[in-house]
Amino acid sequence: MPLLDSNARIFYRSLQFQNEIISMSGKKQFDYDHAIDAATRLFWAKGYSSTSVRDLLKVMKIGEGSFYNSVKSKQHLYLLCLKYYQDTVTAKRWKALLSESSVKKAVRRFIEIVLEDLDNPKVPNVCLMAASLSNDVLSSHDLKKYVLAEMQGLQKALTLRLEAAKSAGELSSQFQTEPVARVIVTYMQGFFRVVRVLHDRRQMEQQTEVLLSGLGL
Amino acid sequence: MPLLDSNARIFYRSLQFQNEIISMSGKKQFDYDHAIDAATRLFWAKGYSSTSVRDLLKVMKIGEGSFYNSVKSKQHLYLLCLKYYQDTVTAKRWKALLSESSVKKAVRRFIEIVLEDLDNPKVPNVCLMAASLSNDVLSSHDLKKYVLAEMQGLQKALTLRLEAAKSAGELSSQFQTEPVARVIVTYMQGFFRVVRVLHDRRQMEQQTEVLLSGLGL
DNA sequence: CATTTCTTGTATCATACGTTACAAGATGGT
DNA sequence: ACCATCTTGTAACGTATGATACAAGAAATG
Repeated sequence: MPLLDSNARIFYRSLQFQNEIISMSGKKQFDYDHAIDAATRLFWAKGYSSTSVRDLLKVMKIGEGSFYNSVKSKQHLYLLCLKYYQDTVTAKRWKALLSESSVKKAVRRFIEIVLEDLDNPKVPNVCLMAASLSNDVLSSHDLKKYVLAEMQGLQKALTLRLEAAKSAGELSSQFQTEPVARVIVTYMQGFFRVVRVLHDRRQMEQQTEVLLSGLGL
Repeated sequence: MPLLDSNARIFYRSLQFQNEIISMSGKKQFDYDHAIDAATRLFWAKGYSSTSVRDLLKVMKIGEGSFYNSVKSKQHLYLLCLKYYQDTVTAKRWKALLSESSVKKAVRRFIEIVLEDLDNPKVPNVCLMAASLSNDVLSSHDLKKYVLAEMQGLQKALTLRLEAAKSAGELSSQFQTEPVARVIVTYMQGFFRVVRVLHDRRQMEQQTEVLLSGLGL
């Protein structure tokens, strides 16, 4: 069974290629792009189980008819939102992590971007992905599978980035790339949780610096 | 407003002094100790919002009458359970952290105890407190206040322990006790999340060792 | 313009939730 | 033995949830 069925695939494709409007046989379509964006923001702000379908419909500006015709279920919508979130928010973070010249700078830039969202009033919560590591989301097999895959994807990408830096001589030859990558990913998960109750950017920056320099970064 | 009202205080007191049975005017009482213990386990296994009052009543072996007479609400019960959890499960971890002769050993013993619960089939989830850093719990002001206080309590205790070790010469004079304590607490939050989806004790041990030695512990 | 095909809003479903009302019963004081 | 007091189980409440049924209607095709 594919992650997205054909209807939802079309639904999501319209997000990726905003100008390519797919007009099926003979009907009108609501504003997909706006709908998914609004849904993502709401999930992001309130969490999965605390967000009701009716609230979602309101911000998406569609009725249950359209919703259950295209998206099929709340769970499915969440999957689409996670993917959308990955393509917009997370992508920026990854880019910073992978493209800078120095790993040390890259990792710090990564953290910086995350912390910038902390001050941004437009961003309701720190990380949708991190919030997905909860009972309500993980109890769905499909969602758990996706979340786990994405987390491991980040860990692997980070490992490769560290490996490259090690080969380039930027890091010592004893540097343990994979465990360090795992530590950072795990730490980030805690980071997103703690920052929600602490709300102190300076303190988070300081402790993160202690962690990174301790790890040899 | 106190954290526990008089009725609930009596309720909880019976947990602490199991032999002191408080007989009010003229009535029977259900098995408080068993009730709270069972409720804690259920919350622990399923999370706050995913656990219904009816499920709780079933394992507590009481009816809604008794429940709303003594505990008042689901939220209140959760508070009692967090406290019970603190006095039983978390207390053991703290003890290991604070009582050992060497800090380095103490911290490792702390992690070890957490990981032992990972293999224990009787323990349903890794940490009730960590699971409480979620939208559903934090959206209640009272619960958030309690959870935050407990987290900061651990952080402070750990800082003091590190400070003592520093004074004793076990740690270098440049050792940054407070940031390191914060890093560990934050990391542990991520730890409890990640371990739930990874289920790999060896890997968690390895990456934790990398973190601790990196921090100079 | 008729027909087909798909969308969309309304109304509704069945269920689950946290909580309350209350009568029946148990208990100790007097 | 009686009364006052508190407990306990049953039944129900009101609301919210995710999902569905279906008629009315829009769009393209022939």
